[in-house]
Amino acid sequence: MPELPEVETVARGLRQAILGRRILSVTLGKTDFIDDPVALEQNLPGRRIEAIERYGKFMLLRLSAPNGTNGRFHGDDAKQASLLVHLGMTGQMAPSPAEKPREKHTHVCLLLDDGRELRYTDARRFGRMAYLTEAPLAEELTRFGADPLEVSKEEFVKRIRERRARVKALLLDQSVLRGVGNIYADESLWRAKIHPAQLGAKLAPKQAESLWRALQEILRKAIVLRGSSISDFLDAEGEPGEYQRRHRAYGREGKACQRCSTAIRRGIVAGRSSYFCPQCQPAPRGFAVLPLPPRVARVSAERMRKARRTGRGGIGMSGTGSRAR
DNA sequence: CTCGATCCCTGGACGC
DNA sequence: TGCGTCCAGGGATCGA
Repeated sequence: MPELPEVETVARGLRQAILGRRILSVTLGKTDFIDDPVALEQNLPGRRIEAIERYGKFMLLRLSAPNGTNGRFHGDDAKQASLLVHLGMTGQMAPSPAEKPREKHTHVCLLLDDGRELRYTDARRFGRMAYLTEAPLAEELTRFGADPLEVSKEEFVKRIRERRARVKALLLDQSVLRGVGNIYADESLWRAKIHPAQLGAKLAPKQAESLWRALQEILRKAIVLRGSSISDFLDAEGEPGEYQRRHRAYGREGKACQRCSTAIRRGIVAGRSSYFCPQCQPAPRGFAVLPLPPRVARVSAERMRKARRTGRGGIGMSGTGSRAR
């Protein structure tokens, strides 16, 4: 599930692998995730990949003006342009020898001038791809908020505290911050000891500052570790990331909080599964915790027994009871 | 302004 | 073993 650190990892890999290559031709499979497939087919060939940037969860392949085909391009299509790529949930982008058989769900192949293909695969097709000239691209990018790695503490605190929405919804809102998704939202909230359902406006300034710091530290560390691979994220070299080993909240329902040993719980916030420590991250009144699924509950109870026997686990049993009811 | 619901899509997990 | 059902989730959109 590519969020900022995963997209940054892919962008860096692609920069190493395909910068400066010229696109010779385009082959498309399913196209329902492409803004204008015909524009893509007609306008990519003949352009050189001059830069690769990350913008939130998007990658931006900056392309030269087309060469070679005199008079075939008109207006803005004769100038520099960009390929906008969003990996959605399951998107992968990587170069491959052109003769290598294409993997299932490969929907875009860009033949490069060194005999390789830049391939985009995406089983669920929640991604997005668009050929955009300068003006439409600029227009597109205005919809997004601050980069979480660049936003100042003051700006971040202001953006969070001026809103009455739940803090997790704000972290996920790409017009507030660009690039944060479910994993890094939960991880930074755990680190800052803030419950995801807390309202932005109800955070004390110190809490918002703490969240800003946690978010930056976590994103930077995750980039160093090349992102989180939960089910199927692979970088531009086809390698998984390592950050999933550092997760403290996300996906850890029923497992011990690494600060206080209380079982991590799950609830729905902003329509998304949200993981938190009920002890370290006090919930606002009326928040419904989901009951532990039977299987998780069994394993969790066993872990608590073992912790007590071995004298570890501290206040381990608190938080295993359900408040949902 | 903020919320939840619904849709998109497929593979994997789970229950029987 | 196999089959059906549910869930995962980023984003758009719509109605309350």
